[in-house]
Amino acid sequence: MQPETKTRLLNATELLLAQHGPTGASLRSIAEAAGVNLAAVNYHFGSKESLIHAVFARRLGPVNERRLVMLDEVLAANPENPDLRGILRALVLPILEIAFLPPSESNPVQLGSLMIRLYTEPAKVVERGFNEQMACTANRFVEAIHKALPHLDPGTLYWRTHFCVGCVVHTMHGRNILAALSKGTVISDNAEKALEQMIPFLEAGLRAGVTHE
Amino acid sequence: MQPETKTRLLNATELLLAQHGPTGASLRSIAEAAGVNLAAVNYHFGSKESLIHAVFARRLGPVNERRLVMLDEVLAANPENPDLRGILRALVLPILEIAFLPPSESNPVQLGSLMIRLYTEPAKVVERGFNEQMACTANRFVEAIHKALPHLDPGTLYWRTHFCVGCVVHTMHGRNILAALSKGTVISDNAEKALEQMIPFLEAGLRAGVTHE
DNA sequence: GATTGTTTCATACGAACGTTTGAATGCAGC
DNA sequence: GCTGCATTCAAACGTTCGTATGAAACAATC
Repeated sequence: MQPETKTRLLNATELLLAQHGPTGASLRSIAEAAGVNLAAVNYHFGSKESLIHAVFARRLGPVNERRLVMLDEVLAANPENPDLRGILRALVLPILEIAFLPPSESNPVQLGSLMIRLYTEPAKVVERGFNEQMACTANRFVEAIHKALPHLDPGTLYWRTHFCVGCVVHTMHGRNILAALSKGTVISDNAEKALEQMIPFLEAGLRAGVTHE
Repeated sequence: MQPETKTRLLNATELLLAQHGPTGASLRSIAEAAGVNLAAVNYHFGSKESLIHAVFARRLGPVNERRLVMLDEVLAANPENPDLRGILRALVLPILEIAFLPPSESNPVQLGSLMIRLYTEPAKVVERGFNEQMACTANRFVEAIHKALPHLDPGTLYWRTHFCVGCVVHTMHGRNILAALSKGTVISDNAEKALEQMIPFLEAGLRAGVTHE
């Protein structure tokens, strides 16, 4: 008996999920990559769907916890007029850090490619797992941004928050789109570098004058 | 003989590709949705892979053509100092217009959900099809933005262009993330409305002071 | 109206899928 | 060393997958 069987399965699932998506990653390929028997999947997780949900819970849970801790710190420092850059940092840093974590034994895949992959997956399997993890976190950040930019009407507030999320999600893309765009001169493999570029962009976008009528 | 068989197959493929991804959408479900015989797929397209490539070519080709026409107009008006908003409009409008085109007979699916879906698909089938369609267009826009913002160092230029693309892609997302975020108060189903919100955000982000060292 | 070429159809192929089963294995406590 | 429980294993289940086949249906030419 090795208590690591579940862990090995989760690791392998992450990898193959990121590479082939939920329908393309077969339980056989996952079991083989994990070095465990095929039946172990259903023994430990019950079904393929539950296995995928477990992958979510393991990764997204800690990220959102950390986001909210950082957000609370920013809000506590100045409850009436919170620092916008701090809010954005809380939103972006935790996810980018795990997205750009170098692959390793316990972290076998560029998590960014998994996240973005599953973020856009229409299968209900994935959508449900994702929403469970994200719902309340998103609302907290919209609230906080609204406190920092109280003059924004709600519609514009939601749109711009939405754009911010888009930047983050897109930056986590597994295939290195930025490298392709820049013909290899810019590599997005570092959370701090990405953050340094992203925060001013997002802040300026959020603060843009409301020019449309 | 009905010349529409290929068209019906392409339409159905779009729909099911958007809903279930390239591995999840089976040829049987596609053929059934199209109301044609299963063997018609291999008769008209040769293979599932070729069918998917045909979907790309049909949709992405016209969008990128239109983008470049609009970009050329902006550049022609002021070659030395092109209008940044015009450039952004050329990048965003053509894709948002087809992304938010209401579903119809000839346009059976919210194309946005297909685009975003395939944009993040790691399968080589899709990656190749996508890159073929996008490569040169992307470079033209980076060049143009650089002309409008010549003070930006190339690294920052690429990063910020990358963020712009992220906003666009994310806004095309099929599942209505914005509606969920705003608890139904904001719906992103209209290209003009989205554009009106997006352009000021992107422009401000691109123009943000370069504060990182 | 027979011929030719194109397109549809029902059907079948082997492979791979998610899941299940029941026997083998390892390891506690006694 | 035997018992009881947790885990692993090889094998098989029925289903669905992408693809291939050969006959039927159709259209157009002469």
